[in-house]
Amino acid sequence: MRRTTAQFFKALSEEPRLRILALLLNGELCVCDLMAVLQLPQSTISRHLAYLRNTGWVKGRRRGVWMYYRLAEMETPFAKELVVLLGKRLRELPDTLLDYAALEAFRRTKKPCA
Amino acid sequence: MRRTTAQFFKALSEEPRLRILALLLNGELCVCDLMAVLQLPQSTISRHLAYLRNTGWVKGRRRGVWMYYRLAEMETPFAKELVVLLGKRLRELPDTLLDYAALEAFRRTKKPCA
DNA sequence: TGATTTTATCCGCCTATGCGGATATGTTAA
DNA sequence: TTAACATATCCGCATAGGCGGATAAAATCA
Repeated sequence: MRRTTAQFFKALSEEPRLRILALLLNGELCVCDLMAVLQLPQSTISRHLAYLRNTGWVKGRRRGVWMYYRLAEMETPFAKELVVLLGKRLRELPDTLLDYAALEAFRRTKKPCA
Repeated sequence: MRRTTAQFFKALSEEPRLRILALLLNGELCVCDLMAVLQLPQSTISRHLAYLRNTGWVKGRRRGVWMYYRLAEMETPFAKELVVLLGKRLRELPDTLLDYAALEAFRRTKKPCA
């Protein structure tokens, strides 16, 4: 995938991806966490994760059967600053607050995936 | 057009639109200036300008037959900061420098549209 | 090995939006 | 009013990428 500036922004142009990024702001999550919070089919989640991976926004780490995703460490000053700015923005969105609450609730219910 | 965060970023997900925004960083331009620099058909330029208008990135001002476009004044702190950050980024892109040079050249050749 | 679990990819379908030529609209000047 | 010009919109076509169910692949465990 061509890593242009336009592509980098395109990754931010769909709601489910912004929700995923917002959730990852607070640390690594596995796909099953994201499924529980976003309430979307697993294939949809994985597809968006692949897109975010291909555009350099997230990195995956396999831990046995589980895949944990986290925000990627950005390399350019521009990307670093954009992450900070985006983070500030996402944390104040109503959708994000609902998702954070849902994640909390899910964690109280189920033990962590690993 | 729904003014969501995702839509706002989607406006940044196509190269021609980034080029237009980069050119507007230095001030108002008319459609004919953009045509001369981007070397794209007039309908393509107008379409992208409409998209940028609808997503809140630019504002148009009619001056006789000509339409002048400029960056919109942003209202939220987030949008303001994003403009600053985007501006820094765009100004350093090779494509942008070429476009700036082309604009200079065009201005030396033709008198301003108005 | 075979069954189970988690995740990734494949598939067909659908919509948004890219493109650029053609046409419509708005403005000015003759 | 008509002609000329700048810009906006329309049109048909092409493609990226959305969706979610089905299937494949990877890892673990019995």
